[in-house]
Amino acid sequence: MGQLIGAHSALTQELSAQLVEQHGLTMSEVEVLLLLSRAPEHSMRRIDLSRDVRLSPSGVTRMLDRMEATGLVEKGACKQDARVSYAVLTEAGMSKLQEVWPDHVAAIERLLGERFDARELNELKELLNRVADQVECEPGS
Amino acid sequence: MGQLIGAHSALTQELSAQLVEQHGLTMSEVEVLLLLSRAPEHSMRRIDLSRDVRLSPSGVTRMLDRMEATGLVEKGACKQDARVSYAVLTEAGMSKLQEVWPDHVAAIERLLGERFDARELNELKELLNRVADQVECEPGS
DNA sequence: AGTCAACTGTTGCATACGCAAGCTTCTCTG
DNA sequence: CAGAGAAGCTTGCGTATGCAACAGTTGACT
Repeated sequence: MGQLIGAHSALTQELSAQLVEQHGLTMSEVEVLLLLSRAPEHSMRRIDLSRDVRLSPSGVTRMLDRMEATGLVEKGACKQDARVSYAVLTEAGMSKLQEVWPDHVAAIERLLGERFDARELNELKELLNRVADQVECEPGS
Repeated sequence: MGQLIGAHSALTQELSAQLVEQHGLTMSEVEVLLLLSRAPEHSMRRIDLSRDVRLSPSGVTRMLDRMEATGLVEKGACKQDARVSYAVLTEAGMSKLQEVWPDHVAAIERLLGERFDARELNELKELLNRVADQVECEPGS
């Protein structure tokens, strides 16, 4: 049964290393950029980000702190509910995503393409899609 | 493509939470117990553990420190090569593994059984096995 | 209106990990 | 056989993260 653990950590470690080395971003941060790019107004509530990237609320707070410091996102207020604050994608964040995303996809395809053919890839995708319903993976407008 | 990572990480977070809550062990620690239980003399070199559980050498040092503190493993010297030190499974460690492993396997099968039938499970295992092997054997880019 | 539970977000503390540097020991080469 | 370099391991430091506690806000129920 250990192959589950092994496959997960092997993939994420390899992809994360490349991402950090080439672009200075973690996978969670890229995921946030992608989610925001596809969201209306390029903005999401922090609590929703928390669910979608599977981080605790405090983890999201700190990740967005980092991303604000580098100018990738901004904070936005909510007029209807003073509790919530939005994460809003900046122009710089959008540019960064468009710079990073092709490399990231290429890395994934290189890793998986070395051992899987197209049919197996589709099988795998179909199986895993049932585990966690995820957004499609193209940056939004 | 992000669903590959997302699905795995959703599963492993769930499994890890159960493991920590019910038995006070991380998945890496369980993996170490399992590897040692299958190894000759119930012992392995730290460097080999490092590769098998995909942790850095320093990560292994600290994990084994924790496991020694709770009596699950012991340190062993190597007479032929004074550089290497072994991690050796104790009786307590063996007992712990026998206590933990059935629960862990049951949790995995429960989580996956909710979504897959037996045939799909075998497909998935086969595919994931190759992910782990492939990345592990990479010469380094 | 008043109260209280639920929700959103942040902060203090603890933890697990990686990387770079260092130490010791081994091995290989000239 | 001496020195260089590799191998195994540990340590110092930085970082990403979770949990628990907290504060502010909202809404629901009395």
